Amino acid sequence: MATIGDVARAAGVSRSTVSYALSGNRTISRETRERIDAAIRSLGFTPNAGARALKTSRTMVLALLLRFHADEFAPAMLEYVLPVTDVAREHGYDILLMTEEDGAAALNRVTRSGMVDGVVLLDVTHADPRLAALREAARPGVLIGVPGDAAGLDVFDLDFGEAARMLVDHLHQLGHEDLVLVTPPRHVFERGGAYAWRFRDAAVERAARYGLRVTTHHGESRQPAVTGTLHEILDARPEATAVVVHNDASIAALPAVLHGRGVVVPRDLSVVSLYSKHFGEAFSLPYTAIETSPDTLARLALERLVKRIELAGDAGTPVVRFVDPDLVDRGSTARR
Amino acid sequence: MATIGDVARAAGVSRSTVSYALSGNRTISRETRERIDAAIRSLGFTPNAGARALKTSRTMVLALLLRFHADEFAPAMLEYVLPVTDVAREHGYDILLMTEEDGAAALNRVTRSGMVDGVVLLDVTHADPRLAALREAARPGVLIGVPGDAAGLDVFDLDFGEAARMLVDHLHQLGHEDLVLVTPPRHVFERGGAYAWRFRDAAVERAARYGLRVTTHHGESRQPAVTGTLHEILDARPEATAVVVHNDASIAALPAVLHGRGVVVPRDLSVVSLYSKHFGEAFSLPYTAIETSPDTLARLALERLVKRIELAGDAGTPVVRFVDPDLVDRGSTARR
DNA sequence: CTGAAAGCGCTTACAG
DNA sequence: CTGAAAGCGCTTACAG
Repeated sequence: MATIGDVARAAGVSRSTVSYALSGNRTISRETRERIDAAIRSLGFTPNAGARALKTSRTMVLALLLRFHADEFAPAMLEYVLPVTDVAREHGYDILLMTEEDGAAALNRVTRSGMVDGVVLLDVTHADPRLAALREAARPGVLIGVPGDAAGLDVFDLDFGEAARMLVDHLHQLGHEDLVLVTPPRHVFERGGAYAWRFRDAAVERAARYGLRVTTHHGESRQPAVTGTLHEILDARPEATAVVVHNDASIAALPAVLHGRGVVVPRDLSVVSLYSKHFGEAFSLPYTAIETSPDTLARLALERLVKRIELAGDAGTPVVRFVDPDLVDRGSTARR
Repeated sequence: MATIGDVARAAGVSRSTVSYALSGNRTISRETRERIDAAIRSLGFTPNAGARALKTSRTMVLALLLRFHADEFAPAMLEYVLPVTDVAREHGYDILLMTEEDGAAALNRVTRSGMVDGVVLLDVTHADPRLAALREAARPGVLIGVPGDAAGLDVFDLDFGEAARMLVDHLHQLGHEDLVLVTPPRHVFERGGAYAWRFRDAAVERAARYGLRVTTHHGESRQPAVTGTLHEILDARPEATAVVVHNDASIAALPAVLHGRGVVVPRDLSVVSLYSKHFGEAFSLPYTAIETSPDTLARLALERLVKRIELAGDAGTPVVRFVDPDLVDRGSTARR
């Protein structure tokens, strides 16, 4: 592969002149620049990334750390991976995708070896084992998902509490007094997925304020348990007039389950949920829902991270930012 | 961050000795090795990736090139991304995820800058614009998906022709004589997604051999077109006794569509399809199907690529490998 | 069993 | 407006 020396020779200039032409950090005469550009094109020269990183301590690569659990319902994951990658490219960064079980070790490895300029942590949990590694790391990071202790870290997430309140308000205004709430699976709570209890607690609290009855159940993440559990949940509280579903696998299975029971929405039952736009489209979900935008979250987080990298410490105090929920009414609720 | 010099100083040895201790390319006395190990641990030393790459011309990073189309049905994509990443790690490689629109440019950039040791091309089309770049590149690559001209390239894919024949045989043995085939959307054919016509052509040919009637239609990739088109397809050929679905979005929507029409499977209609194991689980699909294994494909492709990298040209002649389809009978077909 | 030195391909002060 | 030189952090032949 062509080196800067090859370009310099072909253009009849020094290597430093080629470097300055590349960076634009020096005024270069028009003829010289043209000879250099021609040489670069004809040689197909692209600066060696390793050499550049060695010299500048910048790689223009960001690590994206995923936690991928075998028991997880996967389709929603790509919703974050794609926008993170796209926004990174907009800023000139590539994405190193890390899916290792031991996220803290992966973070240490990639950060200590200087492979990346920063890291994005997805699916952050309450006591996330990656955070200690991140705090010690010589590279900045940004979280999507809220940890128990966010001290010193930039955090972005949907406002799940507000989302729950909006949905409960919506049902309350329609006169519903007996709700069923399907939460994420038990293992999400146990693992410390704070979004799960932020949503649940806010929903329960809001319902209590209005004097509504709420029956709470864990959904499942894999079939056939998803469908079976939904039936049990519906059987357990036949008086309920509305169901709030905060679980991708359950909401995806709900149309078939309700169809099988002869339940017509919203005539017999009102349904509200929370899911991402693309997810809803992929599964053709017809429900009134908080429609999340992983794209927005990814963009906010990435831009914050890029700022931290480029301002090297002068990016100000850490930010915890909750994105406003957006309710889309699809007519799956009716007045009681 | 700690450098090899810091480790050498702390251990009281030369930098080269530390390097040899790291690589194991030299016998080191036990005491020396212990001092070095202690220094590495206490300093949290990890060799600088850029420096190492500069010296060795190896980065231990692989590029994974995705084509992500806005009109595509996304859930299946992650099925490849995750196993590719996992298998890469098993072999000591990290994955650089590239989703740029201009795949050839991305390939050139990453390959000429020496950022990666090899590339994995996903979703390869008949006249894939990335192939010219790959053939010129100074790095090996491997394809998942079959191009029109595979000369000089390692190619892996499911045997879609055989998959189609197996499904048609299955229906023929049950006495079906009037089939409907739902193919991938029109734009997949136009884009050159060879798997689409390899499946369709084989199905049509096999049916003709048995004297079966086949009516072929394009499925859609996004709602609400998916559902609407499925209804049209079923309306257009009420005499058909079986349907073969080769389209993720359509098969995911089919249960609801059939339910809505009061069609009971397999009593009124036999259904067979082709989809990946995880996809089928996510959508709770109850159909007899060729169950693809992106994991297997990813592993075969990755191991081939790693071999090419590590044997540097001595990996033998290029391979085109079609993986055998695997039919899982879920009882969605009945005798006619 | 260990060390001193060269060199990978860049960038950037220093000098003119 | 341009060039010669140092140095980033490694690995590995060369030498002992």
